[in-house]
Amino acid sequence: MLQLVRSLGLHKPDETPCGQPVSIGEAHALLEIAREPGMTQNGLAARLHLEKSTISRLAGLLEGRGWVRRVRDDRDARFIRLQLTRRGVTAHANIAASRSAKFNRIFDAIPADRRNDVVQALSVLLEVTRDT
Amino acid sequence: MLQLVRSLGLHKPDETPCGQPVSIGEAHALLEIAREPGMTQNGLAARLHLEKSTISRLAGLLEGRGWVRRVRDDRDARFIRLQLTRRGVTAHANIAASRSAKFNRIFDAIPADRRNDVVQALSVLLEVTRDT
DNA sequence: ACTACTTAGTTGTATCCTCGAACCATCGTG
DNA sequence: CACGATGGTTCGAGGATACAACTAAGTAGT
Repeated sequence: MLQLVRSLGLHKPDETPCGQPVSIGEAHALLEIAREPGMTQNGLAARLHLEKSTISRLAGLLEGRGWVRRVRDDRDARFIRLQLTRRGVTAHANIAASRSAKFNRIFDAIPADRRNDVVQALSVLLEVTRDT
Repeated sequence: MLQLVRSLGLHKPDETPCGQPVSIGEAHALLEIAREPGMTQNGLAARLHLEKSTISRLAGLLEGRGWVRRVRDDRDARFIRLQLTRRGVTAHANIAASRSAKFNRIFDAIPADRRNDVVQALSVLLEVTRDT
């Protein structure tokens, strides 16, 4: 399992060789914001298992790239809601595409009769680890 | 898959809550040296997908902890062979134990009738990604 | 209302890990 | 013996993260 992680190259913050070089944290953030628009920074921190200070900086960075909009909540001005901008949406799409390209290469290397098993197993594993 | 990585908490360099706090790089290095004693630093760099400079420091760090011995090769004095010391072996054992404890918790959470599938799938996945 | 507690986010400081480039030592070859 | 290749080390820089101190905004108890 350790070896798997290493083989996948989760070391350097370049990770996805897409249009723009994106750190792993940014990619995950984009993914989560896309999945749940209007998410607060704290919520994102919880999802990513990161400190709120880290998220604050990360959000600022994404805002700086023009990928994310930070808007104060009307009801409760403490909250900052995160949304993808138009450019953010396309950026996320690009990243997702290059990611699936990468995984497709791996997937293709798996014997055809095992592919289903692997996918099933991973989703089981994900389910289990999600709430640990 | 991304989510899986995140769920496993591969973020902060504490990782394995064993006796001594060990960075993820150190843990992997220990694992590889244990697997193949007498490995050179360059060899380790290749295994871990890290720069030789990084390995140099890492090796120095492990040597500083008294876990690794660095010996010049007799035949070719350019090589430095890496070996675990006695303490290094026990340290590696501790880390491995805490790691499997962690994975056992995950494993236990997997429905019993799926466990075998998951293990099989992971080994297939590892095989495939190893040489990518 | 007033005060105290909680919550969301920001900023500052420190640490850790990594890379790239410049450098040294050693080996092999013509 | 000079030259290029190979293994390691050192130096400087950058990125990501945590923790702690701080501000701002809401909430609850009195």
